[in-house]
Amino acid sequence: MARRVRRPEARPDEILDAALAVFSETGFAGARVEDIAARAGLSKGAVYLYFESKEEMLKALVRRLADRVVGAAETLVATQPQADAEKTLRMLVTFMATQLSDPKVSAAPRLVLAEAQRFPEIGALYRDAVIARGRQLLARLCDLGVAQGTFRNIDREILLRACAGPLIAHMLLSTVFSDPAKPGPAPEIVAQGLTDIILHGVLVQS
Amino acid sequence: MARRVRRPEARPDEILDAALAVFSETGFAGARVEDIAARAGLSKGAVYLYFESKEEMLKALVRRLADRVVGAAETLVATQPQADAEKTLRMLVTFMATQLSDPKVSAAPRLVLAEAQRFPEIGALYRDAVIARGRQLLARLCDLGVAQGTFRNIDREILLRACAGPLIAHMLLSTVFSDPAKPGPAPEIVAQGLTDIILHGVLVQS
DNA sequence: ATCGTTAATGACTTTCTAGTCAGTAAGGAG
DNA sequence: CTCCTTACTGACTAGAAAGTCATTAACGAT
Repeated sequence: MARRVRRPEARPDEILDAALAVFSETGFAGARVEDIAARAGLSKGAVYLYFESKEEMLKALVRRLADRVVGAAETLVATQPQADAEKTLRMLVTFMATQLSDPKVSAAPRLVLAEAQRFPEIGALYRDAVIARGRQLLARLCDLGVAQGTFRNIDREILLRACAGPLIAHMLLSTVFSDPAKPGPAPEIVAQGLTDIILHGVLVQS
Repeated sequence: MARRVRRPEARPDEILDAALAVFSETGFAGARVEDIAARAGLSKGAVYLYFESKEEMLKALVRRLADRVVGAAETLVATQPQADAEKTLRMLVTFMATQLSDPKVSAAPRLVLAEAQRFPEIGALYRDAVIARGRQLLARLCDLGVAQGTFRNIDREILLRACAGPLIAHMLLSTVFSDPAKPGPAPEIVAQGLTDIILHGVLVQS
């Protein structure tokens, strides 16, 4: 029998780490609680000391992950010393593209995408904790750019789609739809190219 | 006992229609074969006369759905009489935004997004049958624009992300992440705004 | 009408896993 | 050392659902 260690404080985080790993490999429904427990170095029973149910684990996990990336993006924007909207937008897109190229980071949003349909609560949680904040971040940035006279005054809902969409597409193309034969372009190249299009558009003369 | 009707030719399609409905409500794992059968007006056993297994149904479904939208987009581009790249791109984005605003149409890509992680075969199928074709469609359109002198010569991988991404974002925001309190902007408005940004960018003076 | 073939049924078996709980080891207090 | 509390175990239960198959109804041909 395996040695049993007592350290209850660290358990919930350890379990959620394991859960993220297993969930993103097999999906929520395909994940076995016993596998999560094993990966966290525990027995199945112990998991139920910390979480009511498997579904409760999923919610706790998404809650924990929700603000990681958006929080980082917010501080990135907040700590921009000179408030140059164009430069800040460029930096923001680059940061997000780089982050989302890391499978460990993108595991969270991918999990949410996969399960939000089946668990509306997850979708609502993500909408309020992540999307709403991203929307506001962009809105403020847009206001700044307009005030500086460098940005056109664009509808915020459209801007959100135009900025976040390519990042999502990149994430999907470099994970679930990736062709193992030929790897996609490097994150820096993508970030560079995307900001270029978002800022200047596809047409010449701009 | 219910009346039994014999019409084997129509069955596979009817079953797949039912499967799409049930899968997009509850996800693949949550769907019960018996529910799919019931919705198709059959018993569970009959389903297994037409499909080897539940997973085989999913693959057949994705295979059937794969080219619907992309095929339509291809003919749309092909039947553009005057080969004006800008106008064609505008029309293409508008068409896709409108299509993907319809939950019945977007059910297919949403299902693929949700299940591609767990079933790599699904991801590969979609990559080859849908994404590759979209990539080529855009590449040709881009070449045309460059030849006409209206488009800048942009990396195709970047262009794919810049065009498809906002559409995916729109689809997600108007389905899984939609706020029932306030509906998002109408598809025509979104299409109009997105083409505007893709063509001219966010900056002024373009 | 009868018979053979095929479409379809639904009860059954099998498998799998979420969640439970009686019991066990570790550590601390006295 | 002894007892008590607490973290943990793992065998067990209960339920659900995939896939099977012996049986039955419908149809077409003779």
